Amino acid sequence: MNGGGRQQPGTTPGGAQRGGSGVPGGRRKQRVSMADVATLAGVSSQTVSRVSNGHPGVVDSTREHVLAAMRELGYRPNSAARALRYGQFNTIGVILFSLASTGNSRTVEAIATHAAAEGYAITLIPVDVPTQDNVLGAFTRMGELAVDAVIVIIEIHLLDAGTVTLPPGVHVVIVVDSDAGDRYSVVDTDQADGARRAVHHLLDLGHRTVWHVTGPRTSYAGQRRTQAWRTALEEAGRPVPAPLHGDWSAESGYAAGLVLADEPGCTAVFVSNDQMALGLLRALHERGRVVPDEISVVGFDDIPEAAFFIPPLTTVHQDFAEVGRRCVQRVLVQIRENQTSPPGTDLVPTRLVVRNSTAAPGR
Amino acid sequence: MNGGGRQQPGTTPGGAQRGGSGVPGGRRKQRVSMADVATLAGVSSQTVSRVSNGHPGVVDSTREHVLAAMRELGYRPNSAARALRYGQFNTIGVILFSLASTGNSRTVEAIATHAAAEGYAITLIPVDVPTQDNVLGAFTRMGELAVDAVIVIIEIHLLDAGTVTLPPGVHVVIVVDSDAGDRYSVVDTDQADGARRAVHHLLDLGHRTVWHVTGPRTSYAGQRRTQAWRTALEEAGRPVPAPLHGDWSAESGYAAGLVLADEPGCTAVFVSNDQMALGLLRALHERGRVVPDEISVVGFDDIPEAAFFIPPLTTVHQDFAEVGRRCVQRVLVQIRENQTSPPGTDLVPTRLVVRNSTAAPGR
DNA sequence: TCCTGTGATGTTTACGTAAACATCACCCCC
DNA sequence: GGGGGTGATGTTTACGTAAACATCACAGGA
Repeated sequence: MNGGGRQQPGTTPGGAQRGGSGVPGGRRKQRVSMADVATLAGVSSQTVSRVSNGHPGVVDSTREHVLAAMRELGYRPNSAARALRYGQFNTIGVILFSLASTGNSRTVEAIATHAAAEGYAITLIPVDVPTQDNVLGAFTRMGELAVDAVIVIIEIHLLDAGTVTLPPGVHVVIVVDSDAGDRYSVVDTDQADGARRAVHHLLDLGHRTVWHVTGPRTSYAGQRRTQAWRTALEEAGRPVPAPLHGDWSAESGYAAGLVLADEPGCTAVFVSNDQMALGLLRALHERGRVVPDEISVVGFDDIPEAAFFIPPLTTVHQDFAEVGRRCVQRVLVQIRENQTSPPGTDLVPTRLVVRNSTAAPGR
Repeated sequence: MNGGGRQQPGTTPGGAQRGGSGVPGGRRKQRVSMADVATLAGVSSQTVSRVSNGHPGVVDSTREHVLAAMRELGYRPNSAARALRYGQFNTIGVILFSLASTGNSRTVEAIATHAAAEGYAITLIPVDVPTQDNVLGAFTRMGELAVDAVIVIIEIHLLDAGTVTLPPGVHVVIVVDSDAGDRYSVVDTDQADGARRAVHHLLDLGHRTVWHVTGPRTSYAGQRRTQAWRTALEEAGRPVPAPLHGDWSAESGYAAGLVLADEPGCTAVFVSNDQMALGLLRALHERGRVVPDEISVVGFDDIPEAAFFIPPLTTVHQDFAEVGRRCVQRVLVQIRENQTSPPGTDLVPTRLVVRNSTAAPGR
């Protein structure tokens, strides 16, 4: 029993003051504990606990008293104590490289939304520069952090290097955009599927072959798209032009566009994301090449703006929300089924959204 | 002392197994506590604590033993217990409506980065639909959550209604995009400043007046931009055309563009964000209106893609990173200076980025 | 030689919660 | 009318950590 020296509860009317100006001196204890509520309500703290957690076996009148006391004192449970007691935090950590890309932020948003629906919060661990050290640092930090599981959204080549191992205590891990599927549980957009759709769409329109602007070398997703583009062409028996290298930015797409504008045989381009496609469209426009009459362009991602490019962009739609949903689902299954982390890759299909940037070649 | 039944430490070499497959049965206790380390190292748990926190007064040889034991067992401190002990979590909660907008995700990223640099993690609480109930729910949830402070990034009209009060225990609050500056500590981009720059740029070019596409009615930022646009025109003694209403989406900008394309006197438009400007550009292009020769367009935000619109967009640059930085800074000051929450608004200036979508009118 | 101070380490306790167990009153039924 | 539930509530304890206090050994000075 810790009887003494609270901050005289009960004398403060109503609670609910402004941000903190109402509690000038007493900063010692967190604020209001079950014991305080119990004292005011004239019951034991265990009864307060029962009310707080909605357990049965509390008589209505008692419950009312307790609830009234809670309201009066502004009681809110201490999640640290809860976490300590239960051994879990109801929190999922998300390690990610950047929120700047549409895909990442949409995925994170979906993760946060679905996690919230399941009573889990999301803790964000940004890794500014994806060096080995930083990633490792993030994992370490995460290990010390109040999380029950970790979702990693990152260009994961670094992980594959093998020197980075997840802390042994962090039982559950899901990785997006990686080939670590044999080691971890992976959820990803089916990059190859999307690229294939793009290429086939262009070939079906009658183009002889399809040029390509890649993502950055370090991106596994980018690699997969490029690989699938190559394979699709080869399987169709078409020549495979040398790809142009981009870095996801509109600027790199613009640079690629300047090159392709002067490429005589080029009638169709598959660009590895929509931002680069935007830059490429502008380059072609500046060079007087008409899309889609002279050159067809397909992007990847289907960002909301793609429908308003000039011309509206045909692109591969990624279902980021679904990726996020499955991440959370997998992670929760693993948490609940007691830390089994079955490796394996879960691929979310794509779909092609045909707009006005593609047409039959020649005329 | 809880001597019994660990998972026979010491037999596992080196630690660092795969995600959890190495720990099949033992789920009862979190994993390894100080007591375990202490037992293995043959010291008291307090000594382990001292080593763990880098306190002085531990002889080197002892420290070595403890560190070795930590490594062997893969010890990582339990943050719940730590938080309980210290009364704080080293975590900042972020309540937000959506990550979909560039601004929000960039701000959140900056917040996460700066917070991480200060040893704080970020917990995300998404509010899918910003109704009173949901926002209130988020606050409540946040109150129960393991956070020391809250940053709110949201269209805050709802808060202003007054019925939503922050939980009394959450001592520190920072709000972005709101007029709650008299009640809370607010950091925001100087919306009015940006809008003024846009309007003056166009007037300086010689346009008689400036048309306007607004953001959604519910957005305080949007309102401020619209208000400043109106004021700037009035102060310059120019006629104020009826604004067209948008909702931030490219689609709404497109719709506005279709209207303005047929508006005879319209030579200059200030669009409240870049996405809508994109849609507007496409509408004008479709209607054969040449930008900037016939109509000049200024956007707001300076998203990375804006430089690659057709034509490259003149727009107002927002420094989201700076907003995030100041949020964290303010919040930390408040946490450290012991829960004083001085109201007041901190405005981050904008700058105009002139590209090719604006020119003198007439010719 | 003994006393005192100092530095290393151990012991106790509290943080807030909730499971497990204990108690107590009351009611029903034989 | 007493025995055996049954349901409401109280008491004890543990979760992992770290501050506060206690102890202990040893060194240096009177």
